[in-house]
Amino acid sequence: MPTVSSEELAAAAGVNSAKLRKDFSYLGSYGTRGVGYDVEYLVYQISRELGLTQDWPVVIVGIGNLGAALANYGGFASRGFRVAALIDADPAMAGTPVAGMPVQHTDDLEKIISDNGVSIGVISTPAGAAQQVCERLVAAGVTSILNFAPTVLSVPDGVDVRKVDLSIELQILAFHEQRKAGEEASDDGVVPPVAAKQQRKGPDGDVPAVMPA
Amino acid sequence: MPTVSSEELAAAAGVNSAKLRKDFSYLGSYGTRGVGYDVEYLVYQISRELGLTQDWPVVIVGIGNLGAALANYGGFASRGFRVAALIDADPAMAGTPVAGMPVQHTDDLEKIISDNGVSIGVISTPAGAAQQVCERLVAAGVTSILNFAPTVLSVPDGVDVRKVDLSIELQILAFHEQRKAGEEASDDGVVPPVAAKQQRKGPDGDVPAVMPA
DNA sequence: CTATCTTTGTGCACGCGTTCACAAAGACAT
DNA sequence: ATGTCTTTGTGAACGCGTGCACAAAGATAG
Repeated sequence: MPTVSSEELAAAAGVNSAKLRKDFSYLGSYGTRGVGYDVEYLVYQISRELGLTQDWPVVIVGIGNLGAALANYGGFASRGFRVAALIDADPAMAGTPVAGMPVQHTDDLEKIISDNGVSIGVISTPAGAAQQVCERLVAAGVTSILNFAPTVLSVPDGVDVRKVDLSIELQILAFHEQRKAGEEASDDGVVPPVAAKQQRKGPDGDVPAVMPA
Repeated sequence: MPTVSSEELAAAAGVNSAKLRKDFSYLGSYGTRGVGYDVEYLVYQISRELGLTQDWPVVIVGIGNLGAALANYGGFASRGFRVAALIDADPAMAGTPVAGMPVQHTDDLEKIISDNGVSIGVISTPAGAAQQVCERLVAAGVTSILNFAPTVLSVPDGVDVRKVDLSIELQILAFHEQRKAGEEASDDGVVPPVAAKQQRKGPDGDVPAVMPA
């Protein structure tokens, strides 16, 4: 029986072994003292807890480049997701196969949701259409929404929304890149108030009018 | 002079006003007691600290659906990013305009990086090509990489990599969806400390350390 | 100039998550 | 059986980030 110790797993994941054991303990006592964790059993238990063993039908609304990329993304199936339908508002796209699946028109959205028992929807429409699509999804019974459109969606209580901003990660990289570049000048992250204030350009310095949203 | 108080900002952002003030204080003393923060000045200071005022040329390697979606993504320009080049290994794509910009061939990767002073690269190739592309980018001088390919890249010290897995957010939604469903049925199990913050994501998201692939 | 009012900037205390450290549990050898 | 050895599961201590509460600072009015 192949096993792993919390120590091995912790080293591999780069975390503290005690924390890992405590985390596992929330799922139950699946380890054997003096031996470790049965790999296969542990994988199954974690998979079950995370919902990987269930089948989650999802719909993708908005089949532009991003929607098509998502439809083709291989990582979904292996994590228990099944793309039940691709939906787009453009009548010209209806019937066009994307990732081996015909695109359906927005008119049929409610029926598709209902027929497939979909509770998770992915929105990859332009920003302008997102809120309206969101409302139709929710009205049709969707209770979790993954939003790729650059808008904050407003939803009733009980509906989960997660917003994915593709530029945020890039932003973080740029932030660290800036740190790397400016490290030789001021060592610490905390900039002394006086020094920082002195970096201000004149009252008429080139100041951007609006913070990018 | 238009101003905002920490109280107003905190209410809008849904956070504690003291925390917000303390956070701002790390950037310097930009507020005026009894008045608040000068909006324009504050925006500029935050923008500068985050690197939004700099121009970051980036290259996107792998112009499939995802690469095209990224090239068309409007959020980049407003955050200080400039797509310097689109690169693909397919000779048939060379010259094809995507997002108003001709796709260039991988052969010219090094020259493109060098000529444009690019230090940030985006990889949206298939998994099999990612590591090789990564190595060429690094050799050419790139020190930050945003990886959309479903592979873990190995890089030398001093190079930052951030991996974006489009299915992770979906995974999190499914996890909570499962919770919703199982909540009314059995409430006896121990509930692990998982906090779901709507439309907000930590640096690494609230994803468990260990997860089966 | 003094008084009053508003809001910042921050010392301090509290709470929560992480880590330490060890007793308990099981495997395995004798 | 009994003892030794390994590794889990967890109580307790620690440390860090968050939030409270207030003095300091500046605006504004009299």
